Amino acid sequence: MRFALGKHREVLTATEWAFSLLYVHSVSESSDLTARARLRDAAIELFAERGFDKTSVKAIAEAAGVSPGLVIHHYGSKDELRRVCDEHVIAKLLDERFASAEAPSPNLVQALLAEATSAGPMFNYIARLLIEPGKAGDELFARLVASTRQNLADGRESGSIKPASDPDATAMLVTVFGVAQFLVRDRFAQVLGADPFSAEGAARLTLPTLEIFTDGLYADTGLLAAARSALARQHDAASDEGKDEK
Amino acid sequence: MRFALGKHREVLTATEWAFSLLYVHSVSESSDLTARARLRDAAIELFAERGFDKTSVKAIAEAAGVSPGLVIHHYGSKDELRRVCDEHVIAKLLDERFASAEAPSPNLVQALLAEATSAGPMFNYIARLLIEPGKAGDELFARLVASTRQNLADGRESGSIKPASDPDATAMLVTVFGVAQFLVRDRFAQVLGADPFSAEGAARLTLPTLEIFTDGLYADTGLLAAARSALARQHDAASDEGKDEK
DNA sequence: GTCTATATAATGATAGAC
DNA sequence: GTCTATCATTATATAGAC
Repeated sequence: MRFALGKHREVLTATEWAFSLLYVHSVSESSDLTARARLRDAAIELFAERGFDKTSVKAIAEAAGVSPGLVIHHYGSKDELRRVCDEHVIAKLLDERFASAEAPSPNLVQALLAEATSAGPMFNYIARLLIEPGKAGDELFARLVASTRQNLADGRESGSIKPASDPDATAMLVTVFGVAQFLVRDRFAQVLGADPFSAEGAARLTLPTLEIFTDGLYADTGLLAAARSALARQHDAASDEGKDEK
Repeated sequence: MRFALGKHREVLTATEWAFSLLYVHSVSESSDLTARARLRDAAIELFAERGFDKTSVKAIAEAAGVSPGLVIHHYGSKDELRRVCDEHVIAKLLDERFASAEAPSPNLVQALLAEATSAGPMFNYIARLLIEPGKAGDELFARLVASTRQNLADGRESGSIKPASDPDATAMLVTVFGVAQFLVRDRFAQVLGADPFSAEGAARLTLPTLEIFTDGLYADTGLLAAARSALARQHDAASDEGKDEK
């Protein structure tokens, strides 16, 4: 069963966000596809696992059960194959994710988790996309930030999200906090003792995440106050300079 | 002038944390060093910039002004050179960072920023260490989490940090939120319009970061309450099962 | 310590048969 | 569409002269 997050609930905890972000099913079954599609799926899996550089054309061909020459025959070059893979993954991610707008479930985390385990290699592919330089990653990141910005704005309207002095910067921070968890997924798992995207790992992270993003981390409110007044002084100084120039 | 963060102030905002984490100076001046040291510094700079795979031995030799053969003569293999570079960067980072324990300055962020701009390639090297698989990155990440855990514990004792239901998981989340900013530094800069580690970028991020970590993000406290009661139910169920088995 | 010359392996890509 | 055979390039690493 599909499960979609309502717009105003999409950015909740970083864990949930990571899930909703990666709400996408595993790479399509490869048995009865054309060789061209099988090659693409094999490449996605290998790129996600080892990275682009460490994946040879030969390895992709072997995984798809064809000869190395056929890879180039179909895609022209390894770089073009990558482009197609990026495009395919992003399309699958964004289309499936942003197309639906059903009502949020009461047991959000659990429902997402039940589905998330099957997404396997997609997680790592997206992570690589966001880390490595490239146009595809640039666009994906920008879209994720924009989506978060909108979700936060909706949340503020409905009263579930607090106001922010700089909504754009806040949206970017929240986005980065969300994606961060799967950028360092393996090390996260090592320290936590469980994959953050397993049921066990996410169960462990849900409460700490909610604590941070509901109550905050700092008991001392002086830092925030100091930053506010420092910023105000800075603005005053800037407008004074403006006067002098005029 | 050196600037060190007092223990109980080390983990403040993600921006500050990123700075304190990377409180390290740029790679040593290469002019009057031995060829061996020059090669290491050149490798660090190139690995940070392009990554290990995309950096050839030949390029390292050229940057250091020697022949490619000399690289292998000194280090035996490219992999061993990497090991030495990892070790050197981490030693420089941790020794300089954890050795000092001076009092915190009133203008924490500004002072850090003034120094941080010179750290240049180190930032990217650390980021790569944390993202790519490898023993060096494993250890670094574990040490950063341990340091954050301790800092948070100190902060709770002094009343500046709020209590947490699961301090270990909280420490890991805070660590990841901190490092996240320079894992996606370039894309961050692209969307923000300024490098997050420049004075301009950090000034823009300080207030939003403090808002999130002081007041929280969610106006609705129901999510946290729901997670707490869900967890409590789970625990009850688990202890019931335990009874049955006995 | 440093260089040049070279060995060897692997990679991406091409050409042409079927 | 698919394969085999091969090319050209690049990479790491070695060997031996200076």
